[in-house]
Amino acid sequence: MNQDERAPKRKQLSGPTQRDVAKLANVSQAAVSRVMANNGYVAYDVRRRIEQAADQLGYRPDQLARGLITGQSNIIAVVMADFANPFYPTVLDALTAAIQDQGRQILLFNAGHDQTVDDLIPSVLQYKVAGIVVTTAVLSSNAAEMCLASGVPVVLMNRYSSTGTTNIVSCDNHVGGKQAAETLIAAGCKNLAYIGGRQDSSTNADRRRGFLEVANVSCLNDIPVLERAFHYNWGAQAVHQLMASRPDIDGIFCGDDAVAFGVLDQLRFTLGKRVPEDVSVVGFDDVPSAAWSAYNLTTIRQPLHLLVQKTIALMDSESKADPAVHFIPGELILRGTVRSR
Amino acid sequence: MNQDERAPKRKQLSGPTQRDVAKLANVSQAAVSRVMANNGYVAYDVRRRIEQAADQLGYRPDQLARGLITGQSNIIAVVMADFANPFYPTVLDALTAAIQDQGRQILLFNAGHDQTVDDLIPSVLQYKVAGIVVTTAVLSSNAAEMCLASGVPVVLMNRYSSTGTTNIVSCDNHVGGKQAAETLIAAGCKNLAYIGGRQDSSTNADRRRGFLEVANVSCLNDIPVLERAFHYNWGAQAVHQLMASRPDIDGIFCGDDAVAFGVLDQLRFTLGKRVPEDVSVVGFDDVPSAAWSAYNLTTIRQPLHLLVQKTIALMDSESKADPAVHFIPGELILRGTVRSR
DNA sequence: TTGAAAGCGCTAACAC
DNA sequence: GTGTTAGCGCTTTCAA
Repeated sequence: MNQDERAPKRKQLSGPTQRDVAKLANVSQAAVSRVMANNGYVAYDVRRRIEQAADQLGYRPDQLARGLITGQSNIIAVVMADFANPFYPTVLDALTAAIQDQGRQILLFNAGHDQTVDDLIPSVLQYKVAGIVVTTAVLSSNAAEMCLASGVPVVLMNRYSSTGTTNIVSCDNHVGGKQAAETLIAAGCKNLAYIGGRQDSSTNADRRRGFLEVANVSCLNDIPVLERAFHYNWGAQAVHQLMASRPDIDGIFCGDDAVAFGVLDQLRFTLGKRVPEDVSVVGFDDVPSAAWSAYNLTTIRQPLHLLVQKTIALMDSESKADPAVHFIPGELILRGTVRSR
Repeated sequence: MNQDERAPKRKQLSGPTQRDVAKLANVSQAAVSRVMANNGYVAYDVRRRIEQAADQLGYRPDQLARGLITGQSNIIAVVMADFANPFYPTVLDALTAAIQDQGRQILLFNAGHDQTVDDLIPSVLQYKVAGIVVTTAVLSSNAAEMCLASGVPVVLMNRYSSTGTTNIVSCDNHVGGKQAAETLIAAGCKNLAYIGGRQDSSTNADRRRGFLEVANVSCLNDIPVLERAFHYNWGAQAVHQLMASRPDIDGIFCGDDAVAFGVLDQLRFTLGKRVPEDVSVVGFDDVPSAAWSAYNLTTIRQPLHLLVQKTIALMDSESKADPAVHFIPGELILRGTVRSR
C-alpha cells in the first residue's frame, strides 16, 4: 500500500452536485442543469428521472456557483446605520419581506458601530450583489462613484445628498413638517419650537424647513430650534434646555417619534407639564409604540410599504439613466398629544 | 499571442479580475491569487507590483468565486421570526456587529410573514453558509436534520426543542421566572398572576415554571396563568380578562417587556389602577424602552452580549459532537413598577 | 519563488 | 432533445 486510498476528496460541506444527480439518472450533467435552471429542452421522462434522482440525493442547487456564471447573485445588500431607532426595524422588516417575496435574499450590513456606511461599500461590492439599499444615511460621492462604476443599482431610503448619482426614495419630509406646524397652530398653540434630530441629515433639514415655513407666518415670537440626534435621550435633554429658556412654549414638533418620546417623558414626569393641556407635541414616523396608551402620540406616519415598494421598483428598473428623488407623502395621525380646541 | 487575445467576453457587471491585474503587473494570475489570499510565497517586489496594479484597476476579490473553491462562504445566515418584538432588533444589532467584526457577512432571513422558519431552511442551505443562527423559533427535527446532514453548524438563540440536535444558547428563563416571583413576594404582593407569551415556546414555559415554583409556596390563592403571544396587544387584552375575574391581583409577572407594556397601559389608563401602589408588574428582556420614564419597568435583563458571544463561539467551534443547551443567567433590573415596602 | 494547469458547481454555446 | 465542451473568478497542487 503506497499512497493510502485516496479519500473522497469532496469537501465536507458540499452536498450532492449536479454530477452526482446525472450519474444516478444516467444522463449528462448538462441535462441536470437544464432541469434545475428550467432552461432548455428536456424530454418528459428524462426530466422525471432527473427530478427523482435529485430528490433521492437531496440535491440543492448551489446559488453561489450559479451566480458566478450568470454574473447575477440574486442577493440584495441592505445597509443600515441605526438599529437603535425604532423606525428602522420596521423598515427592515418590510424590506426583507418584500425582497424575499421576489425570491431574492438579503445581505445585511450594519453600519452602527465603528464602521461608517462609506467604509462598508467596498465590502458590499465584493459580493456582486444585484442591488444595494442604503437606509438612514447618505453615501459620499466617492462611495456612490464606486457603486456606479461597478454597475450595481443603488437606492437610498430616506436620506439624500446633493450628488445626484443615485435614486432616492423618501417620505415627503418638507410637507410633513408643514403638516405638523398646521396641526399645532390649528390647536391654538402660540409659541412653537422644533426639537430635531441629526443636523446634517436631509431628513431633519426638510422637516425643520417645512415646519418653520408655516410656523413663521403665524407665530409672533421667535421659534427655537434644537437639533442633535434622532434619539430618546436627546429629546429628553433638549426639552429641558428649551423649557428653561422659554417656559412659554406650548407646541413642540419633534424630529421623529424617538425624540418625541423623550420630550413627552420629561414634560410629564420631570417638568410637571400636562400634555396636551399645557404643551402639545407632534412626532414623525408613527412607530408602533406611538400608538401605545402611555404615549398616544400625534405624529406623521411614514408610508412604509409605499417606500419599500418604490425602492424595490427602482432597483429593478436599473434606471441609472435619470437618478431622481422620489417623495411619497406622509399621513397625519391624530392622537392624544395635541389638544383639540 | 496564441491564447492571449481572448475576446472581452466579460459580463457587464464584473469588475477587473485577477487576470487583468496579472496582465498589468506582468505576472501569472496565480501570483495575484497568492497575494490576494495572502497565501504562499511571493517576492517582495512582485507583491508590490501586483498590489499597485490591483489598486490602479480598482480590483476587488470576488468573495463568491472564492467561496466556490474553498467551500467556505464566510457568510452566516441569520433567521429571525419576530421583528415586531422590540427585543429582536437589539439581538440583530448585536449579532450583526459581532459577525461583521469577524470579517464575515450576514445573510438575513425574515420568517415573519408567510414563511415559517422551517420553510426557509432549504433556501438557506442553497448558500453554503458557514453557519446558521436561528432566533425566536425552534427548528423541526426534520429541518435540523437537513442542516446536520449538510454539515452546517446551527445555533438556536433563546428557544429550544427536545430534539437535541443543535446547540442552543438561551437566557436562563427558569431562574429568571423565579427571580420575578421573589421580587414580587418581597414587595409584599399577595395575589400573583402570570401573563405569558406564546404557549408552545420553551421561553414561555421556562419563565412560567420558575415563576410558579416560587409563587406557589407563598401564595395561598390560585395563581392565574394567561398565555398567548409575546405582544403588546395580548398583554393589554389579557390584563382585562385577568382583572375582571380576579380584581384582587396585586402582582403580575409578564412573559416579556412587550406584554408588560400592554399590561401597564391598560392598568393605568383603562382599569384605573396605580402601578406600583395597587399592582406591581415585572417584565422580561429589558428592551431599551423599558427604561423610559413612561414605563420605568422592573424587569429581568437578558445578557445580550453574552448571548451573542456564546452563540458565535459555538458556531466557530463546530462542536457538533455534543450539542447542548447553554443557559446564561439574566439580571434583575429594579425600576419603578414594583412597590418597595 | 514562480507559472502552468486542474478544477470548484454551475450555465450556455454548440454539435449530434 | 441530448451530450460535449468551454469557461465564470478563483485557489491550489505540481513542476520548474
